[in-house]
Amino acid sequence: MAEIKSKKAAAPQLHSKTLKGLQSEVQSINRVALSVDCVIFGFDENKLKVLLIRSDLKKYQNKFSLLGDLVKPDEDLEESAYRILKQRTGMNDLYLEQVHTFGEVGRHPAGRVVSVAYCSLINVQHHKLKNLANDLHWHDVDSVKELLFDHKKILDACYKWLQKRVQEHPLGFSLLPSKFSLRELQNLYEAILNRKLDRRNFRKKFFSMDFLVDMGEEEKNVPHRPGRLYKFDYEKYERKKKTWSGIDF
Amino acid sequence: MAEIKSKKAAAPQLHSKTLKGLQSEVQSINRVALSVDCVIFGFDENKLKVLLIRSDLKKYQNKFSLLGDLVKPDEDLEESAYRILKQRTGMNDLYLEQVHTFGEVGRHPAGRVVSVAYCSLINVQHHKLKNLANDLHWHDVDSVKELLFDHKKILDACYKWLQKRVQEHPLGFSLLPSKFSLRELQNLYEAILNRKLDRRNFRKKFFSMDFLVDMGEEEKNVPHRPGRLYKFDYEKYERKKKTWSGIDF
DNA sequence: AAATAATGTGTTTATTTTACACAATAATTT
DNA sequence: AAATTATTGTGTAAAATAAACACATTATTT
Repeated sequence: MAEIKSKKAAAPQLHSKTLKGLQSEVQSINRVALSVDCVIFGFDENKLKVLLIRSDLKKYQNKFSLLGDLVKPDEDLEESAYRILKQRTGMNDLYLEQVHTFGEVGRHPAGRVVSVAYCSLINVQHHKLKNLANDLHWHDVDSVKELLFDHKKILDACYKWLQKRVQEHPLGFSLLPSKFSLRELQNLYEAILNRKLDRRNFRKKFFSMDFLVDMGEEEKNVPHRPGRLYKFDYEKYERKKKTWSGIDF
Repeated sequence: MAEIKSKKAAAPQLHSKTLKGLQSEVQSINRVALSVDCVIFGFDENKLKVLLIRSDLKKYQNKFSLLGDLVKPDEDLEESAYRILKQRTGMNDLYLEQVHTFGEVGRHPAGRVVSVAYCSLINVQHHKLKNLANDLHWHDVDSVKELLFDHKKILDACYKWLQKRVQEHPLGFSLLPSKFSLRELQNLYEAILNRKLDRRNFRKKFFSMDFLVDMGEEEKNVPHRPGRLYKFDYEKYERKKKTWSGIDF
């Protein structure tokens, strides 16, 4: 219960600015460069991959780097991320989500650059890379040791984010061909989570989720009994996801 | 398997910039104002509260707003958030975590302002508010209808984040006095999650976690049988949190 | 002294998770 | 064509976890 002060006591001063005043603050001083860095994951040869280029800065050409760019003044953050993805993959319907913003003062040698990290998942088979400039290539996530500036930190954050996220939402499917066998699906989860899963329990779990559709087809060109192919029913998932509470291995 | 191209085929052009070039890009064009907005949650009278002020912009003085400010050019993002917290609460050891960055082009009328949202949890009892200017007050989270600009969206995002986070990490304790009864703890969880929990199962769960220390004291001035007081053992939690996998109601 | 309002405590049941083995099948080798 | 190989497909039992649920106890207030 706040005691009522005597009339003499000064009311808390009301700080007040004009919009014009703020406009000049916003437009002159106190501005920073803002970039978006994309951590683009892929899955190939049963390994989780990340898409890297050599730094496009001469001085750092021996370092690998995430794909990123400065955000344009009239561009939403997500738009910026999609622009970067489109440039290199030609696709603009990719899975994309913001993960974290990195803004340490000294993180970039060109001055104050704050970077918003986005995570994207793409299907390595379906989407051949465009514009291979600057040595654009897939790298095994596990074998990435050092990156430009704080990009390793950004990658680590996104990798951890993915490991958690993939157990709460069915986003792994973005990394697979639209038709896949359960073995492929399990390999994917094992690669992301970095541990072995029990095959029978894995299958049971996914079937009980009831979002997999049997395509009535089988794998081809495998040197053993072929597995059935399934697709993920995104529509059914969208309808039911309200009552959905994760996969949880 | 990529086919090896004939020698005549142009190698992908290597885009290359100098650091100086980038420096001028970073320093002239392509800059945006960056702000930090803090969603500060409290817990009082068995309700989850959020700390709001009236907008300090004359034009919007009838709207409530989150606490925020522009990030200074030589200031880390977190530093900026702590500065804002310190200004209004006098404390600088508060729980603080980054949640999301909001950067839509049209979100701020003074121009392009990208805002990094931080979530903070404070104990309403221990930390009396400083500097009540601009009608600084606690508001029931549930009753907040409209806020300045996109601040309602930011609040909603942080509230959802908190609901999830509190089931994975023991951060609710930051909202309580250092000594609390299990009833208070349960009220807190019920307020955050917005549903009733079973009292016996709740107690069982927290005791089996084994991070609560019995203070050997009891509640005072309650019109009924007093409950025992506990504190949360942060040290023990820090030691054991590697093997910890959430609370999960 | 009686009424009130909340504390403190355990067990049973249902659900979920884990561990685990063998027959069937297509391709490849002999 | 028979044998070998590698992987698919399937079910059950045990263990762990979560959910449901009731009553005696204790300060305080009336």
